[in-house]
Amino acid sequence: MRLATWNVNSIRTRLDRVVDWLARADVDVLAMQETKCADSQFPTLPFFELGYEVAHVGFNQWNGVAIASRVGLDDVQVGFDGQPGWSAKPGLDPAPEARALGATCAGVRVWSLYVPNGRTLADPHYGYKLDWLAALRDAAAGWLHDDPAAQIALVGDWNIAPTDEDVWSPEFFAGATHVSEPERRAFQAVVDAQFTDVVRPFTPGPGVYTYWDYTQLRFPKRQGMRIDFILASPALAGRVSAAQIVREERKGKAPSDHAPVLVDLRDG
DNA sequence: ATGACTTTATATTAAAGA
Repeated sequence: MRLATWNVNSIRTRLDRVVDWLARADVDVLAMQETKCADSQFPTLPFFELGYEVAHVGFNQWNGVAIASRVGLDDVQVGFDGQPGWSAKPGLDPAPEARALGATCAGVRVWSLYVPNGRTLADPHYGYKLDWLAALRDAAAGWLHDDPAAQIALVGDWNIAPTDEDVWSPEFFAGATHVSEPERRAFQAVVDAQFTDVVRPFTPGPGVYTYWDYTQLRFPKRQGMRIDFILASPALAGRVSAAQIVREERKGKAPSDHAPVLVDLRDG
């Protein structure tokens, strides 16, 4: 089975590219982030015509996560228990955001995740990001506690570069989000809860990234960040036979600023 | 070994992205 994750940066703008790649890449399950649309706007039919079921959650033009699967799509859950909400203005009650979607695909519990950006270290969004990650860790630890043999994949755009090797220039990002110690600790806490980065062993650095800013010729200059991850529970990690970051998909006309990341799983 | 930001919406600027 081939499982992939991709921040598509608008599914409506990227539909042709995403569908073309799905058809070519033999992907069984694709988790998408930043679909940037409401549920009613999601283009389900092209996926259906290729043999994929789709689950999506999107409330407006921001965020939005989806899972497309041709090997079953069961027990769809919008958001994880304890997922914090966001108040756009001080004093407003926090509202849920479309940043997490779970579904079971051929026995694998897949979570499509779009971790909050954080904006700047001084922004309330940064505290929201850390809270969100802590709540995700707690929820995921609970799933494994309930069933240590569970096959769980936490996949998506984590908006964190776990080490200095995961950014093209640590100096450039000094004082910015994505590289701060609290963010890195929050990511490590998920890893410590037994969710392993199963892509890195197959895509060693340095200079290996999943995201390149649209500005400043970052992609041709190979100046990127590694912020998209597939983390696997022990039972799932044992099935991984290969992994790729599909850099080709960042090339050409109207690409997303992220590349797809995928793993191949042995029968289990 | 690639291409000089991109997306969305109460739109002609603002907000968000990272």
